[in-house]
Formats: sequence, C-alpha cells, structure tokens
Amino acid sequence: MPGGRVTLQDVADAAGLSKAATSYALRGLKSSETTQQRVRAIATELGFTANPAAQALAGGRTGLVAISASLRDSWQQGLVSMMATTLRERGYAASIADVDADPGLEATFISSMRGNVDGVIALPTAPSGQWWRDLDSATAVVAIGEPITARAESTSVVFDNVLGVTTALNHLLQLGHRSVTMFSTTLATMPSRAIDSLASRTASGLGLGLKMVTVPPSTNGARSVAAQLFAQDDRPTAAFCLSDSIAFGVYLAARDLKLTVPSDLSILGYDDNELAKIVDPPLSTFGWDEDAIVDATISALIATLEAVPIGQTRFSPRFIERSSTAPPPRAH
Amino acid sequence: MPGGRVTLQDVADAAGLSKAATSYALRGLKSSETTQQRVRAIATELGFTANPAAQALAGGRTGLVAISASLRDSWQQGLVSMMATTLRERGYAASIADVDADPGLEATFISSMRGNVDGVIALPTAPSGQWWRDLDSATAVVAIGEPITARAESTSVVFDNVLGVTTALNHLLQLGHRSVTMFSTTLATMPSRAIDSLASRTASGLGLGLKMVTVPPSTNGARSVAAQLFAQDDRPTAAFCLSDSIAFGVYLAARDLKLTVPSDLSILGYDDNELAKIVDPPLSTFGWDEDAIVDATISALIATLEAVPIGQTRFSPRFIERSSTAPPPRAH
DNA sequence: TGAGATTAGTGAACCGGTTCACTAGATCTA
DNA sequence: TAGATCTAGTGAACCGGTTCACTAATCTCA
Repeated sequence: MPGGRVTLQDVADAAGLSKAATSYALRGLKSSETTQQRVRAIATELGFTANPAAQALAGGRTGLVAISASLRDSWQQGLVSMMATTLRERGYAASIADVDADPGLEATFISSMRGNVDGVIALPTAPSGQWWRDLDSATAVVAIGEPITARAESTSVVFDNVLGVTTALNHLLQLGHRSVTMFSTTLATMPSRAIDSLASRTASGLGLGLKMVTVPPSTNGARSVAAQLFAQDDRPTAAFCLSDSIAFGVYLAARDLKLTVPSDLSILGYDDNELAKIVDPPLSTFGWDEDAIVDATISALIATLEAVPIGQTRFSPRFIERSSTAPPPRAH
Repeated sequence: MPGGRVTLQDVADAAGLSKAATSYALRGLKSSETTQQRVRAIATELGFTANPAAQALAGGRTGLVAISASLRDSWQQGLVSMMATTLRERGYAASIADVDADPGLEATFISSMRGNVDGVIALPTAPSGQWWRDLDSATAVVAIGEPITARAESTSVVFDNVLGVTTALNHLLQLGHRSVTMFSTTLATMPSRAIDSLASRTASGLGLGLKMVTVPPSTNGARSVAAQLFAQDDRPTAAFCLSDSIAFGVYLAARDLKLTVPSDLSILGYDDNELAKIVDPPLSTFGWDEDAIVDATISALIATLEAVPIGQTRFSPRFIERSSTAPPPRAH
C-alpha cells in the first residue's frame, strides 16, 4: 500500500552514506561490521527490496534459472516443483517452461533464454538433442537424465537406466517369462531411442524374446495400443512399461480383454507414481531418490555458476516389488 | 556461440537510425511501415533480442507473472502448467512458486514479488487469506477459486463448488443413502472451511446424515483415517471426497477392510484426476473445463494489466458418473 | 497559399542498481 | 618517522533499453 518504491538512494540518504557504500554494506563488502548492521537495519525498517531488474542490468546476473521439462509426465512434474522450491530457498527464481516432449519447443525455449538467465536445467526430450548449443558459455547448464558430452564446462545428473532395464528383464526372466513386450514413449524418464539397442542386446544375451513398442504418452493411448497387441495370438506373458502411466494403460487393456494381472499377464512399471501402490494389484516398479536428485541438480548448478563445474552425478533406480508380476501361465 | 550480446545500439547503427527510432520501430510506434520492416529485418538478421532486465528497468513492466499454487495437488499442477504455457504464448514468463497449502509461505512468496512482477495469479490456500494485501495496486491480481472482495480493481475466477456439493449430495440421496461422510483436506480445490457450513445446511435441508472429516492431503493419509473410521460400527454408506486423491485413499481403506465398492460403500470424488477412470471400479467425480478456466484466467490478467479489470468469471463443475456409486446395502 | 496539424526522427534524461578509479585517514613496518 | 599498505568510503560511469521534449518535413483544408 505504501506509495512509491523504496530505492537504494533512500536507504543511502537515511544512512548518510553514498549509494555505493550502501550497496557494498548490504552485500557485506568493503565496510565495517557496524556500518553493515546499521545499513541493514535501516533497509529493513524502510522496507527496501532491491529491484531485480536493476540488479540484473548492472550486475550481469539475473538470479533466474530456466527449467525446461515435460510437465505432462507426472514424475518430471514432481521433480520440477521440488527444484523450484529448492532454487527459491537458495535465492534463485525459477522460470519453468513446459516443452511437452517437443524438441522444437525445447530448442525455442532454451535459446530464447540465452543471456537472460544465469542457468538452465533441462530434462531433455531426446538424448540426441543439441538444445544447449545456442547458450552463452556464461550460462550454467545442468542436464538431467542425459549427459552433455560435447560441452566441457557443463554438468549432468544422469540416471542409470541400464541398471533399471537389466534388473527388470532379469526379474521377468527368473520368473520364467520368455516373451516380453517393452512399452516406451517419448515422455518417459528414459527416452525410447536411448534404450532400444541396449535392451535388445541384453535380452538376446539372456535368451529372452523381446518386442519393443512405442505408445502415445497418455494412459489412454497406451491402453488402446496394448489392447490391440494383446488381442493377437502371440501375446506376451509380460509387459515392461517405461513409465507407470503407460503401465496403468496396460492394466486397462488387460481389463478390457479380461486378462488377470499377474496370473495371465505380468506388468512392470517405471518411476513409482504415487498411484502405483493403489491400482489393483499394486504395481511393481522402479523408484528414485528424488530428494537426492534435486539436491544434486541444484548443487551442481550453483557450483557451475560459481565456476566450479562438478561433472557427472549418477543415480540408480531401486526395484520396488509389489504384486503385479508372477510366473507366466502354463503353455497354452 | 557469438561473442557479445547484440544490443539495440548495434541494430540502430546498422539501420542508420537513432536508438530511440529503432526502439519505436521495433515496437511499431512512431514510424512508417517501411522503416519498421527494415528495422525488424536487420534485428532478426543480427539476432537481436531485447534484454528483459533493461526493458523492465526502463519500461516499468517486467513481463513476469507470479503464480502461487500447491503443486502437490495434481489438479492445481495441471492448471499451473497450462497457465505457464498460455502466458508464454502471450509474451509473459511465469515464475511459479509451490506454497504447498501453507498460508505463511503464500504470503511470503507473494509479498516478495511486490513491484517485481506485472501480475499475480494465486490459487489461494485459504479462503480467508489476505495474501494480496501487500501488493502494489499497480500489480494485476487474479485469484482462482476464491473471490477477492476487498480489492475493487481485482479479478477473480471462481468455481461454483456450491453446485458441486449439492449435486453430489443430491445424487447420493436419490440413491437412497442417509449416512454420508465428507472427506476434505486443505489441499483440495475446495478448501474445507469454505464448504463446511454450506454442506451441513444443505444436508440437513435434505434430511441427510452428514459427517465432516478432514484428512491429510495425501492418498495414504486419507487411507488410514478412512480405515479407522470405517472400522467402527456406524460406518457411513457413502463417502464424498473433495478430491480424487482422497478418494483413492478411501478405495484403499475399503480394500483393507474387505468392503466392496460400490455395493458396500459408494464413493464420489472431485476434480476428475486422470486416473479416476482407471481405478476399479471407475470413480464417479466432478470435472472442470480446464482449458476455459486457464483461458479466462489469463485473459482476465491481461485485461487487468491493461487497466480494464474484468470482474468475476464463474465456472461450474460437471458431474461425471462412472461406477463407484450404487444404492446402499440393505440395513444390517 | 499559408497557418495548423501530423508524421518521422533525434538527443538526452532516466530507471535502480553495481563497479571502477580514486582519496583520506588509520595501521603497519623498517 | 617516513614510506608502504590497508580500510572505509566517494563520485561518476555504466548496464540496455524507454520516454520525453523538441525539430524538420510533409500533409490538410479553408
């Protein structure tokens, strides 16, 4: 409700100092303890808050971090909101863009940010993306999920999806499954293209019949594709879904076809959605330590901002066994 | 990769104009068509993008809109990401804060924004909140879900929860239910306190035995409270949950106690979560036209920014009947 | 045709901070 | 005690746009 905004000059006047001295004092630079305390007291009393635009213009830093993600994916959504909170606690504001798994949008957004933010955190849409190409080298960049290899000064937080996939396939194999379909989508934590060759190599190494299917990134999309697939004669005995929402679609498809989970069909998810334990039967899936991931990401970003790039941090999923897998039905 | 940033001065030099003329031309002011096109062409060729900090400082507008919401609620989360996208299309960046249903956080965040953003969109945590008190009258404010009454120049997008509640209670009544428990939480679309008196009045008008229960805002929290409640002798024949995630918790509680939905217990949700149709049996709930809500919100905000406040827009939920309600079991 | 209105364009001031080059005084050191 | 070093503080320039007051040229219409 107070009329005009309180500026640094007002504080300086009240303190009987120059603008410069006041600025230094507020930041704990070039001034005695007593002065600093006095100036701070006056500033709070007057209700002074620095104008971020002026700070950005003069200081060359914006205090803004851009986050690019696909919020339709609930796992990413959760991560993003945690990161926004953590950033705020550390004195940064987050500008979040929903790029909706579209590499074009991602590139547009990120390049529109060049020079306007201190840092960029991206949950890349595609492993091959070159989205960081346009960025100033002054901008700190952290990629989550896919390493940036071509940019020496950058930092990545990578997920050990290889471990996840091999664990999943091994689990199914040991239950006796020999015919597995893997459902992936562009919106999953683990982009399909990255994982294809790996999975098929692993599978053939294990003597497992593996089919790969890409589905639309919605539960209903997955449902219809899966239903069509399961209606055929050679339907698999197990489905490994690269995100839990896909898995939910597969549950629906199974219900549509009157297949019982897990006795007729085993289902495995990925990312441990809040609802994974709620569906019937509770879904076995893979979970992450989101707190640690967020913490590592923000720490890496801030380290990079301070010109101490941190390199790579790696996280592994842990298998959460519930009740959606079982041995395959006896041969038909 | 290009070295320094391209400034307005560079464009002006290339065009043989003054900085002022260039600035006007780029914004389509005070200049001929031909000049405008020429300057724009040069600007794009040089890769010029205005420095937002400088624009904010000089122009008095920041191009930034703050959004305060509780992202743990998936319905709010969806709304927020849609709003962020729409804002971006309209030339604004969104700064999102997760206030996690905490009125204190909400107040802190919003007052920290004073003078630094052009507008604020809030999904208020509490109907009684005075969060907008600290804001400049120059800041455009749109409240979603709860009207701001004390601020003449502000705009609200309100939800007709009265209609939702009466529809729900009527539906249960007509099925024959006489004993209903209503589960609410601070994180629901419809804050509990606002609805309490209304609901009980409605219920008693209808001759319905209504009990109100407040549960923690997580599926698991709802589960344990509900399980305890249902274990008692006088358990209700129907549960009306003010958010779908609560309803999922009630499903779990029912399963824990070997109650069949809907024959032993009818369940009604609110907000039409993506998974409402996936649980078994599919959950009857209330849905909103999110696109229209987002559109109305952003339009209202932009109108307010242009000093044409729009007043109130009201949205009504639509009842989506699926299979989670049925007549109550015959008297025990 | 000539006074008044419009239009295109100019230079300088300004927004609110940060930083640089510099100074006066206090402290240290040989 | 003289000179070097350190500290707290100063004024001015600067970041990169926008806006204001003003000029010169063109247009309008009695």
